[in-house]
Amino acid sequence: MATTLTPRQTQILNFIRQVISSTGFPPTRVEISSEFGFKSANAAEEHLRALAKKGAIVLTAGASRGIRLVSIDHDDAPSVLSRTANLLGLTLPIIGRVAAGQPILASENVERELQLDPALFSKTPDYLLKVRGLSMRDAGILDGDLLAVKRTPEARSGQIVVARIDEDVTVKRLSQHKGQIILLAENPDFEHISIKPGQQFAIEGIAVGLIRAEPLH
Amino acid sequence: MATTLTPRQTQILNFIRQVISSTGFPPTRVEISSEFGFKSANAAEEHLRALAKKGAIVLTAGASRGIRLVSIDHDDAPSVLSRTANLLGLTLPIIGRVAAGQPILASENVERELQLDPALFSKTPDYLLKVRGLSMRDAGILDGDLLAVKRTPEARSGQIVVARIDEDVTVKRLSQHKGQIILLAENPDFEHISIKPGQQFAIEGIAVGLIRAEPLH
DNA sequence: AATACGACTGTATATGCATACAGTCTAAGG
DNA sequence: CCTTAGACTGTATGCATATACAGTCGTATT
Repeated sequence: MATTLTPRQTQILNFIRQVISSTGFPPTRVEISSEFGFKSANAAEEHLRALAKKGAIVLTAGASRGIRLVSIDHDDAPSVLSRTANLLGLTLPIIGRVAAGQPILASENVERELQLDPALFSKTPDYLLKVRGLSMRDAGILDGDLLAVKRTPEARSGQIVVARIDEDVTVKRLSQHKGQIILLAENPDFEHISIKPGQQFAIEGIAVGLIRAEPLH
Repeated sequence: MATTLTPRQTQILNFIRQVISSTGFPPTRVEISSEFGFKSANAAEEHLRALAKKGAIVLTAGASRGIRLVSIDHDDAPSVLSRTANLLGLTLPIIGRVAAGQPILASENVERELQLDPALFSKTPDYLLKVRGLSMRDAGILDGDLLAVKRTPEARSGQIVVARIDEDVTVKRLSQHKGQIILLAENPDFEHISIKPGQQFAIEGIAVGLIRAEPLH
């Protein structure tokens, strides 16, 4: 369904994004026309219709500036990113090594803080966890990567989660089969972890994104 | 400095936030009035004036829906260090598919823009390139990832680079041996590319970081 | 008691804006 | 050659909106 936009339509869409990001509200037809030098507002109108038809925006009939951006992801759910004018970003703590038994967000674990564009990830993360080791290598998660994590006590099978087993915090892929929970490593060199009765186990959050800040080599 | 808002003004402000977040654009005076049951749009007008005077919003004269939210320092007690009230300094374009022969940063290639904390990457990137394909899988770079790229015409052997061969732009690991340039794929399923004399070749930039915004699965 | 201010009602009015209809021009297919 | 789609110009129409001015009412201040 990913209808491709024409170059001109892409330019229009980017202009709309830029206006929203800098003023906090979408442009009018006339403003679009004046940006591109159109002598008729109808040119802008038609571009908006085309963009709406292709699903890049949603138009609200009758409303001035009634343009709404839509996230265009082919595989994802139809989530409409609320793009609040971000003068301020999201401030996320970077969690380094988690001391055994402590809550992840305990201030001793916070290495530093980072500002992020809230529109970056589909689900808003609560913190960035610095990944240790290569057990998730084949999922493209390497040592030192910052995993964007959303706090939640529940997760679906197949999701990559931050979990706590007894005292230790780990990143693995969750697998739930008839009550049996297994944490899968994405690297043949590592063993899967099955949760045995009596072990303390909790989902701390799910991975919603990743940042690799260190120079790639 | 932080003049306190009256309860009513807080309600109005929250309504504005809610409208922006759900529709993508701010409400009109009439819409505010109808939400709160005002029989005159002037009631909303005066609330907006008050909010603007107290710095909670910025009004754009003459523009419909010309309401812009302003960041207000939140009152939660954060870490020990005083937080720098920084707006995210860096605005990076996200480059989707690069049309053959075109400069990477041509506006047609820009899918959208993103704000990033300049302190995130060790070297400041110039743009984010959406990676296509799995040829760099074993370097932890997957399809759809956003590669943070710093523009530079030179690179060292071993670095991951954005290169242009004839008309096409590609991400590979650079290898230079006695004048012979090879672009290495990090995936046994893909072939290395050796540059033959006569081929147009250029380093477009080097990878300085990576962002995976799509939900991990 | 006088004044100020928040929170409105009521009435107007000039633009702001969305949007319809009628054409033109060009490039791409069938 | 004919048709269609994209990208416009030009002209209009009418509701949508911002915004000014004149009041009312109640609750604090001074």
